Amino acid sequence: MASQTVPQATAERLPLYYRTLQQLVANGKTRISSSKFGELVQIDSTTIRKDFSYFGALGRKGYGYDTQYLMDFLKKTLYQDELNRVILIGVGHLGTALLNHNFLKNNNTQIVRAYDVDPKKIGTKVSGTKVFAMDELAANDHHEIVAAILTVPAAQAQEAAEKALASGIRGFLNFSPTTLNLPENAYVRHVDMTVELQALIYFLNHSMETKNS
Amino acid sequence: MASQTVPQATAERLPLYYRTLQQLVANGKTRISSSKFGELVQIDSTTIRKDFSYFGALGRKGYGYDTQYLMDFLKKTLYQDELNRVILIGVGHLGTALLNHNFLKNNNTQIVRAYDVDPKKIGTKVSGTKVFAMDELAANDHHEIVAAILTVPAAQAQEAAEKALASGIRGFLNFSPTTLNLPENAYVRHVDMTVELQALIYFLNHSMETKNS
DNA sequence: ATTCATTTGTTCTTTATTTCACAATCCTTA
DNA sequence: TAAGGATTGTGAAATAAAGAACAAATGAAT
Ligand SMILES: NC(=O)c1ccc[n+]([C@@H]2O[C@H](COP(=O)([O-])OP(=O)(O)OC[C@H]3O[C@@H](n4cnc5c(N)ncnc54)[C@H](O)[C@@H]3O)[C@@H](O)[C@H]2O)c1
Ligand SMILES: NC(=O)c1ccc[n+]([C@@H]2O[C@H](COP(=O)([O-])OP(=O)(O)OC[C@H]3O[C@@H](n4cnc5c(N)ncnc54)[C@H](O)[C@@H]3O)[C@@H](O)[C@H]2O)c1
Repeated sequence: MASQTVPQATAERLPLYYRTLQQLVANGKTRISSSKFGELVQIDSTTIRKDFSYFGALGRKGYGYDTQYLMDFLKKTLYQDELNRVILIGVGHLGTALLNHNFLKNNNTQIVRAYDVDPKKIGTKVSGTKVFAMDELAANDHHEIVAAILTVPAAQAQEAAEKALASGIRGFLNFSPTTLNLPENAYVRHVDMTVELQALIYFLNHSMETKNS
Repeated sequence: MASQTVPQATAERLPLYYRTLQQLVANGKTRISSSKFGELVQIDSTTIRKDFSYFGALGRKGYGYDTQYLMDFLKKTLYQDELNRVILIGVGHLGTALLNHNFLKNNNTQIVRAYDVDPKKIGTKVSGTKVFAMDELAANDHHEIVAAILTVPAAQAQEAAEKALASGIRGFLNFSPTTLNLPENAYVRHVDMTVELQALIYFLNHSMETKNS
């Protein structure tokens, strides 16, 4: 199957391609060449053509790509043609911001439940999403939930992830600054803002050195 | 200089190494081997030794690495021995969460000012940080500011980045789901949660396929 | 002091990703 | 319908990153 031959680097670019195509279609563009598309996403046009080629011939020589067709193809490929249900654990500053955000609705992903340990938060609704106690997470059978968003303090992240895993969740988007230790069948993506900020500062300082020397 | 030979992939791992060493030192561990360290950060021990070797001989054969020494070394290498001042543009849900967060204090990085267009927010303080009007950003000389955190709506991100750039800021941590078009001397890191979530869903579905087939 | 176990630093190999270059193909227009 | 221009899809080459293997060096134990 395609899944075995699509490089990881390619797969990680697909969401960006998808979003950019959504914008093009919304703006009424019906066709685009790999070079124009490359300028938009700031990726070399060869890389884009090769990325698409892993899925077969999606374009037409001498013409380019049909935006609507390509968008629909990526929508299916990224499983965005069905609703993806996720939960959120840790309704603090960051968790509340995520609950208030609408990117989940725009992209066929929805936070269906939130969980916390704070009695003051349990039972309330944040932006329409109910907050439950952690016990209810452990008790539930979550086979229809694709992933858990972790926005708990670092010290509690491992414990929270294990509870979600025990309830049947295998996917994690971890915002805590800590490495999770989970079995092989779990899949974690780590959004680590401390790391990003430090990497930014490192590269800024080093690009200066390169220019001065 | 080292800056020209350190691979990008290595540089991006340094913040994770640094944070993990901080924890080890805090827990009283004085030494660690590359293999033990590798388990902690979930990276192959060879990769870790190779990463460190770009900076010279940081360990001792038959002994391992001195945690305090290595931590101090990375602290300097990552410019965490001096205060890094940043600004934040867009005091909305996400911006407020970031302002409330303390990761900036822990890591010698500080949001010194915030900017917004909303008259209701201008002049207020969020978690001790003053909110200014965008005009004041344009007027300022920001040579002592290393970076701007962008938490404005996607449609306003380019404009906000250009204003910051005009005031002398070259580094950007962009949380908006849009690609920024900036000159070469600017450096952008993109934290894109929509992309992360879609990539997570993609890999989850594909790891299932691999197992079933 | 000598032996032995440990662990680094590094060379060499393998794998992954990007980029080059161009024939094949399709659109467009006259 | 034929010619010319545009643009894809893809092998082959180049670059980057990760991993295996091991000699060299050190620490610890006796
Ligand atoms: N706020 C930010 O902007 C920001 C930025 C970067 C990283 N982070 C990380 O995101 C995480 C959350 O940050 P925050 O600022 O929202 O913190 P917060 O303290 O505001 O919120 C944490 C929430 O988790 C809940 N919680 C604590 N232990 C729990 C447990 N065992 N199970 C379930 N819920 C539990 C708390 O009741 C609280 O509601 C932290 O790991 C932080 O480092 C936050
Ligand atoms: N909230 C989240 O959890 C979340 C998650 C992922 C991505 N994002 C992205 O982060 C960005 C901010 O999200 P949010 O939920 O905080 O939105 P928000 O609407 O709550 O906040 C946006 C803020 O930016 C200000 N603003 C608008 N135009 C501006 C301009 N030209 N200059 C300066 N300030 C301006 C607004 O006044 C507002 O305070 C968006 O791009 C969003 O897609 C947010």
